[in-house]
Amino acid sequence: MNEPAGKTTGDTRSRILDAAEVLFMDHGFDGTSMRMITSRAAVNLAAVNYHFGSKELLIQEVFRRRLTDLNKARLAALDVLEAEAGEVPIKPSRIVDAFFGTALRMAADVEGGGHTFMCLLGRTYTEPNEFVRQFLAEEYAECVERFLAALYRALPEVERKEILWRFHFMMGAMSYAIAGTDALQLVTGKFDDEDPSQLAPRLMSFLLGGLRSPLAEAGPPK
Amino acid sequence: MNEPAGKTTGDTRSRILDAAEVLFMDHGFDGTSMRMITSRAAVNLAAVNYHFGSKELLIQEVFRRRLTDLNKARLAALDVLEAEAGEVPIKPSRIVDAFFGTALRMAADVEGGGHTFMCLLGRTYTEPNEFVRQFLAEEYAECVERFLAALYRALPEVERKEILWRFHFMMGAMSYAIAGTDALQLVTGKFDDEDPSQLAPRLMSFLLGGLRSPLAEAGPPK
DNA sequence: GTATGATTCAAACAAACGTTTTAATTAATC
DNA sequence: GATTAATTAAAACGTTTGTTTGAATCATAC
Repeated sequence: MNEPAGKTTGDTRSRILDAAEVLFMDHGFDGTSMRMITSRAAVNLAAVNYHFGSKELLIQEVFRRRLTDLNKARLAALDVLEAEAGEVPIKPSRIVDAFFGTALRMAADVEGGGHTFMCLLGRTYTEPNEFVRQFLAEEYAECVERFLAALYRALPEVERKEILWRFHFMMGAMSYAIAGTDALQLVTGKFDDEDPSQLAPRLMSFLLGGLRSPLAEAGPPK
Repeated sequence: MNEPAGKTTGDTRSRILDAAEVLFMDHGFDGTSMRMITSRAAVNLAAVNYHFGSKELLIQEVFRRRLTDLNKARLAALDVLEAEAGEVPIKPSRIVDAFFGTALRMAADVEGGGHTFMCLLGRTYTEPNEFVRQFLAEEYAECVERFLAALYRALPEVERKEILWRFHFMMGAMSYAIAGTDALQLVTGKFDDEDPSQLAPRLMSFLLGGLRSPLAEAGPPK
């Protein structure tokens, strides 16, 4: 009557989402037409408007689908850390890993589309589309709030403003490391073995080094 | 007969370039139409095709115009360092400053459009438009080559592969710091005083911390 | 002043865009 | 099996896209 799984019912929706995810990542929102999406998903042109309402709402759903899980995983990791720690402060490196490491593990999932999505997310950070931006801000609000609070507690001697800056820098290094298409052919080509699993430890080390670096102005390195 | 300066002759070209630069930064290449450009520049619609040939060639010229100067300035700074040093190795922090500091100083120039361009450049790194990508790679080739060589010499004990990775990470942190539209409203709003001059010292400190951070695998911190 | 080349202009081009419409088809309910 | 709702299909909608055209305007040189 119906096929075993994942090919018939409600399948149109996910086929569209999967196709859109890849195409948005490759060509951006404006560079991806409805016809590109529906033809890649092998569905009718009208299907997107039927299932999602509009192109903008489709974009929103592409992000929501994965971002909810990602930020849940991040918060769950933070919950574990805080439960384990009790009253003693948490090591900053653990907090950084809960936030950035979780994202990196998602980005390492090539088969399931996690990698594609993280690339898309990374390029969206620098694409100031007002519509997407506001959506991202709302979707991230709670998660960022809690992680910043955790970092504030973990680094009570560092000015909060400085922590904000460094969190910002870490976001950038991670986004670019994942999504940066290596426009300058820096990494690509210079060494061919492109094992995605090599990225995470290297990036984490870099992020922590940056986080721990002595502050620029006024404060001596101590 | 003719106005004092910069308003009449050959002005159409630069008016188009200036308008395109801002619009590309705000809306991306596909999100910016010829009509948006020409109307902002207050020139006729056909002017772009007349002066540049096509939209793609206009994009190319928008980059070429500033990138040539930027990379010249970087190489000049490196020349000075190498001349001063003679045979003794150059401090990595000086090399990093010659590359990233030069870019940051360009980004600090808001009036002259340097800031706009650096934002555009930053968002382009994560926009894998094949056309622009290849152009950027060629435009950057010599500069990246020489700076990497300088870093290799300055850090002879560090594997070259690791230096490549860290250069890549630094590119990301800088791009995002400048171009990142702060999609998560991390920095914006959390502290209102948004003085662009505050960015450079903070970022440089972060970059150097990341660069000096102990390597992830196999190697003990020493 | 007239001729020449460069530039600007308004208008139009075909192609592609997101969306809507109406009919055909499928799935589920009675 | 008939009825109803959900989904898919093909075709068309009006706009907007990048580009081209041919005449009008400008500056310059003879």
